[in-house]
Amino acid sequence: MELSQRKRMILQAIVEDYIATAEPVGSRNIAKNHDLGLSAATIRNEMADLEEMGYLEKPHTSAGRIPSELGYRFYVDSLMQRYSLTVDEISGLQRTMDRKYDQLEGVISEISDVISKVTKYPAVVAFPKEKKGRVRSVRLILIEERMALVVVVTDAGVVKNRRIRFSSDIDYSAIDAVSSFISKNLAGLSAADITPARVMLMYEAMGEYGELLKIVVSFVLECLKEDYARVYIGGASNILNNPEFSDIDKAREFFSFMDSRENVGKMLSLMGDDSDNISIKIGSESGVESMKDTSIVVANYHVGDKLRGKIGIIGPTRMDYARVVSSLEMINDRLVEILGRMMGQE
Amino acid sequence: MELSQRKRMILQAIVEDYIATAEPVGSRNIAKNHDLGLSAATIRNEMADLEEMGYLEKPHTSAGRIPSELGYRFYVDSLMQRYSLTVDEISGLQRTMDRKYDQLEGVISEISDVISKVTKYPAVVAFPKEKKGRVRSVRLILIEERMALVVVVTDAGVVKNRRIRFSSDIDYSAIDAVSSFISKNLAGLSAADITPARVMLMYEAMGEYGELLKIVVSFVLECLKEDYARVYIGGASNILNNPEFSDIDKAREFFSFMDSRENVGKMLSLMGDDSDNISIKIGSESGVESMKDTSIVVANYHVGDKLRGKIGIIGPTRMDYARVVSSLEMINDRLVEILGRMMGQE
DNA sequence: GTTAGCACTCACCATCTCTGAGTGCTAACA
DNA sequence: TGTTAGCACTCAGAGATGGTGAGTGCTAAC
Repeated sequence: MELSQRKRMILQAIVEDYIATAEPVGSRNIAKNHDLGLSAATIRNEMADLEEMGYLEKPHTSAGRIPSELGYRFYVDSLMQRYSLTVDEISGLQRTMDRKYDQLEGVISEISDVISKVTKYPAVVAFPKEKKGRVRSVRLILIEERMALVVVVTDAGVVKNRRIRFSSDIDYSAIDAVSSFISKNLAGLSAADITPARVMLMYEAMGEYGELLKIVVSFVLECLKEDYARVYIGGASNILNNPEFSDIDKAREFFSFMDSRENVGKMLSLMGDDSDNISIKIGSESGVESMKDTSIVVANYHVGDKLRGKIGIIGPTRMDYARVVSSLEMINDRLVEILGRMMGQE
Repeated sequence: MELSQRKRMILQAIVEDYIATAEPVGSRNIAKNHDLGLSAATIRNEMADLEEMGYLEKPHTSAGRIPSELGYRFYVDSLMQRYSLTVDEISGLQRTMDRKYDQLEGVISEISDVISKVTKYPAVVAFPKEKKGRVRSVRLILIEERMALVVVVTDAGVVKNRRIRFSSDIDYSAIDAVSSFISKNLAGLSAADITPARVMLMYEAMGEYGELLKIVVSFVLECLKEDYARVYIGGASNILNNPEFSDIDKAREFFSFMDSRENVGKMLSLMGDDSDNISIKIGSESGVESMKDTSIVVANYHVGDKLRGKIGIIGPTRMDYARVVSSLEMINDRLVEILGRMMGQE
């Protein structure tokens, strides 16, 4: 059933008042504060309808109404006004983000602090995940006898390294030869391309350094396979500024969840990552039991086809969606810019 | 003034009861639960003395006594019994830590989860800091045109990498030459050794790749200088299991502090890092205003002279010190073992 | 269809009292 | 002289009580 224009206005007023005050909203207050040209009694009738239709609920008989999940959903989809950040907010943001980053890791981990500072909600950032990684380059660096460092650079620009040990003696020039042999043979390949047959061929060509090859290849495969997105969390304590978390049990539930980066990562991966749009999960929509009282707002960032990741915030369902969405969009744009520059795409 | 044997026993009983129950301890209870062969009245007299001496305090007239910071300090220094972990605890710990770690980063970040799981308190781990780093090896890896990866391996086994861009064209073999030239010239040097004069000499020898050299050298210097210890935090939500943090303001203070890794790092660096011993800061001893209601227990780990770092926990002043100390010792030993193996010192 | 009026509900707050754990002091005991 | 029993006193915390006010739903009039 369609909502009448009047019902929409009232619903919007209720959601916005509730977001602002965290207090159940009564008909009188709406009549007074928003001049809709309606009396409290009329609004009361409409509110009763809205409640029946599932958009509102009552904490108890003699309190005002609060939006239900459905109410928020409708608000977010159809009523929410675009919020424009103030000049101060924008310039503050620019200033914060306008520093020299030089490591991918650095940007990503600091961006979570930026987000939480701007939105006043806990922020989560997923480290970029490579779509379908291919090897760009593999290097071996001897660091002491029988111990080397393998550095793998992938398509997506992700760099990984690991220390390996092996049993055969090898000198500097030999390891360079091995290194470029491996690199040449693996360059451009995806995990699927590195078949046992191909490895076998390489193995035979390697002669005495076959053992070394095996270790390196298994590490490379691991790098390509890696799907686990690292997650950074910033400003988690911000959640405590919201009265819905002054109940210590609620707070504990939240922080326990956030303690596990794995949990958070899983939750993030449940959010759509298809589009340029911002996705919002309200309350139980996230499908995560212990987050049923929180909402999650996530933006996807990507640099060309290479990097892909998410930034977002977690807050109470009673969240300032309009403001959060605008802020996230803004930060996301800026982030993509920075990453793009870092990836050398000017 | 020396404490009589009897006062010591009573103080110990009070501290331990208070740690166990979080309730102020009354004379009657001590008389009943610990058979010291004394009546409640006698204990009362002694308690009055202990209070006068500063070891105990009263939340209010008709409550029992709780230990003051001085009381905890005396307990920790002189009364605390060694706690032996149970067989279950030990085997659980062994099992948790007995997995294949392969990146330094991985061990360090997971160890914080282990610590918090074992102790039930929030855990902090400082990523190893190099004492006085020297360059072991510098490598340049071309990843696309005019873009390379610099990998620096130091003495301490720390590996860092950064993407750099430069304006001159260079091919694979040339960059290898540049790479080994730089590496040879910097190997074994500390930050102090890399003087402008020396860099100038290298610069002249480099010819057209001088610009590249400058970028690389400045990154190397940064790697050597880096003093900032990364910090990992695990199980922060555990703090909420302690009744002293059911006050939301206390909780917020704690989490705000923990939100900033920098804060935590600074606090850790205030703890002594001289010895093999575990150091304990009780309440305001930490010198950090917002942590005045918490205690910090830290163990130093090191692998030879190379790696140096800290693991520890943060909890309420009413903390099970005995248990925490033993657990940390145990975990620390195990960690050193793992790191030692990883660093190839078998 | 809208609104004024009114009875009713109920969380919240302040106030009060009661209870019990704990203290300090005194006097008796070993 | 140190220890203990006894007792009056204190005070936080838990309930009980009642008043207040914001809010509702319903009815009747506009």
